[in-house]
Amino acid sequence: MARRTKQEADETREALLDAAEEVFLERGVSRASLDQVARAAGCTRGAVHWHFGDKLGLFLALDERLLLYQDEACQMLDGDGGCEPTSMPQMFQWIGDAMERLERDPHRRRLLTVMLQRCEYVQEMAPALDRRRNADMAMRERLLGFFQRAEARGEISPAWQPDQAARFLHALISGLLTEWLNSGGQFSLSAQVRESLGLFLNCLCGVAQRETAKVASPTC
Amino acid sequence: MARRTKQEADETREALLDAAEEVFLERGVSRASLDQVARAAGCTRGAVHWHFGDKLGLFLALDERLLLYQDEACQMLDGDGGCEPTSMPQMFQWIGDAMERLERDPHRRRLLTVMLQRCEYVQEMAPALDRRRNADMAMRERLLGFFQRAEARGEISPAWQPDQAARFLHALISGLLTEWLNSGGQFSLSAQVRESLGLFLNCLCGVAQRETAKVASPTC
DNA sequence: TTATATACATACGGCCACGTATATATTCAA
DNA sequence: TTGAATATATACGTGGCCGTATGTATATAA
Repeated sequence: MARRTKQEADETREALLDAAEEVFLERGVSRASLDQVARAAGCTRGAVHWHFGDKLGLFLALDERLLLYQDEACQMLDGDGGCEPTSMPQMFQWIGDAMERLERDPHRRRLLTVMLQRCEYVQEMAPALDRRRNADMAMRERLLGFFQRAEARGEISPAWQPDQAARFLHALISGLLTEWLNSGGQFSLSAQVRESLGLFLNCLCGVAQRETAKVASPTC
Repeated sequence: MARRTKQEADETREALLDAAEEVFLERGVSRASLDQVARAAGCTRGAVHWHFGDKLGLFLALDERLLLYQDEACQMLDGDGGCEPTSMPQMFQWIGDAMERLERDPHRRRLLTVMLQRCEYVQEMAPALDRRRNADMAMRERLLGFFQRAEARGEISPAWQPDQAARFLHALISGLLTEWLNSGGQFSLSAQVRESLGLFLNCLCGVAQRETAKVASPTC
């Protein structure tokens, strides 16, 4: 065929990414051929090479499409959008909401599965892994800052140091997410996260205040 | 060459598995060729095909080599070897010890990295994933049983249900392990696990008894 | 002692997927 | 209106890797 309009070209680009998502999920990144991806998108390998160069380019473009919950959390904890959480229960509520968004979006679910279980992070694939590593580190730092401020306000039980709490919480979330993906979505991620965070909150703040469930979801 | 003695044959088999471990780690399972594995072991593809049939056979044999900490934990919690843990701190101490064994054994570390980050669990590769899934489920069940007995003895704070505690603990451990592998061994897994389990223990049992660090490692 | 199974090495054939080159038909800018 | 850039499809060549077949020397059993 021939030159499409700019919009049509963007549409095939998106179709290719959608197709790559499905084919990568089913066959794994390395066993998936560019031809299979192209066919699934209703075109040929020519289109793939034009838009992404090679398979690595396609993979990295797909990776950029994935909104990391860690980045969302950083934005939230930085107060971008004028919605900085002030209380501990509010922040925990927000994390539960973020997991619910992730759980509800089959797009993100598939993409995350591809990135965590359908590719081999080696050599040129490393950038995608680095992105998640950096996002993890950034999130842990923001959590640390948040807990430090909370400690200054006297909201944290003296049994917990802020850095301990940050690492603990991060490991807990990432563990629940890993298991959720491993189980193939057997249980509800957000429900499990909310339960665990509720228990953690009681530990962290002392059993006195139990107001987790009563806080309404913030709009941002 | 020709027929080696039975022992020599076993040695080349082990050499092939060692080589596969390294090559898979560096290049990923799918990009690694059987020739590369064979050369690294000092022989040719003939030996690989003789001992393992094909790459899938090699991969599954390698997987069986990996001692899962989940299976270890099941044995411990079942009291196999006459060493059933009776107190909560003792059990937590044991988990820390298990993580230390894992951390110290570069063999297991590499293998675990291969299984979690260097292969795509799809189609025929699934058996290896299933093994870990089943081990996870089994471990969670044993933890549940243990916590139920502990609750009956009144060792658990009423804020925690046994099943909540089991899921929580399991997620925490698996999260720490995941992050440890992701970070490339930046921090000490066992130290981090011990710290987190100590904090968790205080939550679970109420802050009253703090005897975690004083219990000596059991010999089994 | 000898036949046979064993434990590999080597050789052969073939496919699949990839990259590149080229063809082609539009669109868009001038 | 026309040339050039664009957005693909098609064609071509090639290399890597795999499975299988076959060669072969030796351990081991009878």
